[in-house]
Amino acid sequence: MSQSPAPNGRRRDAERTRAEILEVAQREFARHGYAGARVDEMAALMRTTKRMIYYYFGAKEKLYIAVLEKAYTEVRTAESTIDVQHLAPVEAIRTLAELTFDHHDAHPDFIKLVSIENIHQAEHLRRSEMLTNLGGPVTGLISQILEAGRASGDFVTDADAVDVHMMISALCVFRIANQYTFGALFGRDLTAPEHRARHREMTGEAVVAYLTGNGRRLSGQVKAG
Amino acid sequence: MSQSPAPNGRRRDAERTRAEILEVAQREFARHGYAGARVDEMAALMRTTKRMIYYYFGAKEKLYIAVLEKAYTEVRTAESTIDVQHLAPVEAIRTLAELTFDHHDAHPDFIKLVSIENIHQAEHLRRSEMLTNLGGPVTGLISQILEAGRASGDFVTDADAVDVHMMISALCVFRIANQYTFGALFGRDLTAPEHRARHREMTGEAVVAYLTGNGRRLSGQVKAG
DNA sequence: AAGCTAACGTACTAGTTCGTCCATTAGTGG
DNA sequence: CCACTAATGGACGAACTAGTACGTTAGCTT
Repeated sequence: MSQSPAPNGRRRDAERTRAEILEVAQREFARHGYAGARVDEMAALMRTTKRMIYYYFGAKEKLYIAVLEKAYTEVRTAESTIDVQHLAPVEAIRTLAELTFDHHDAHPDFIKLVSIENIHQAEHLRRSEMLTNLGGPVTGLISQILEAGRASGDFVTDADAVDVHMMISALCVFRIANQYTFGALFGRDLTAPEHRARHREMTGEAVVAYLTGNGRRLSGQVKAG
Repeated sequence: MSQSPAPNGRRRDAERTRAEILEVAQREFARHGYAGARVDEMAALMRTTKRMIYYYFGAKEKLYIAVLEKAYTEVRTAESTIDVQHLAPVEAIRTLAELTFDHHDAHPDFIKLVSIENIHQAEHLRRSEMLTNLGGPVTGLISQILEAGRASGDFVTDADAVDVHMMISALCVFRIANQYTFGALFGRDLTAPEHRARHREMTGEAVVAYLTGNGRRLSGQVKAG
């Protein structure tokens, strides 16, 4: 009796428990950093106990790596759904930039985990071979767009795919990763809804403007109107 | 006897001790984060003892705030030496971007401290009134450049000074802050000397290209050659 | 329905880490 | 030259925290 041990609402559910641990752990690590995160605090925030964390993950560090792997895998999944092949180069790269913007905007905890992992010089990420091969697809896609753009004459700047990815990431990551210090220093919450659309557009515009070469070559010669 | 207690080379030197504590603490915090940094480890890396850290700074958190204040003050000092008033708008903003690039490139520990402070939601920075007023000068400078650029017709994009500062910071910060995860995922060390000059140019170019408006307005119409 | 195992909980330990107590020395003012 | 204070050092303690030993229960299999 007590609770009905129904086949769908059963109380012993390894999958659910594992998932909840990962979820709570992600928040906790993202909020306090690796060393600052408390295993006991995680346990207090879950519907299970600390014992279960060690039952499923063995150690704080292994839990952290599992959280990292899950977060990165989600990004890869999101990126793999992108279809910009049918677009003209300029619109393709703009769309990619805006999709990256949207994904980062929707997953601030992921950005924070990346920041934390960088504090630790990516020592955990490097050890996980599941993660170290995640860069390929995106740069491959960008390469294709860049080639098409140079062939059509739209792109005149000679940056490579990795450079362009860095630029897109930089613009999309900063407003999330540095929102708090920036907010304190400049009195503007970069993640506030009233800035979102403008910053999204800025991101696409900046990348397109750079690639289509309005920089040194044309400065002072192109006028508006 | 033993050591000559000369007036210049004396062994009891509060200033020197304080300075060394701050220096070592900055490295330790930047490397391990706030919670991950160990006071005992700092002491081991100094020519004095842990007792002195508490004698001068009272607590780990106060030491951390002192480190933050010192690092931010150095940036402000660097920024205040910038003189771009005499340059044309396009060159002024490019120069500002490149100077920011150079400063960040030369002070990676500062970037890491900022990352760490963002993990903690800038709770320490916000409490220090010495720091919260540091944003004014830069945005003031950018405002002037933007006004001049619009007056001359060089700038057609309607971003404000804070937006432009965000963009410059994003491009300059990312390659330092995310160098480790980026390196592991894409096989490129963003801080390697062979990429430095190109990225510096990219940064200036991107900002100028964005402001001079080669984005949506002109895409597909401006061809190279 | 009995037994077996995966899933779970409690209470505890060993080690670490921030911070302090008390003693000592360098340098300076009278 | 003596006393007084700023500066320094070493050893210690109290609290916290990752990880574990041991016991219990749910639910499936046969």
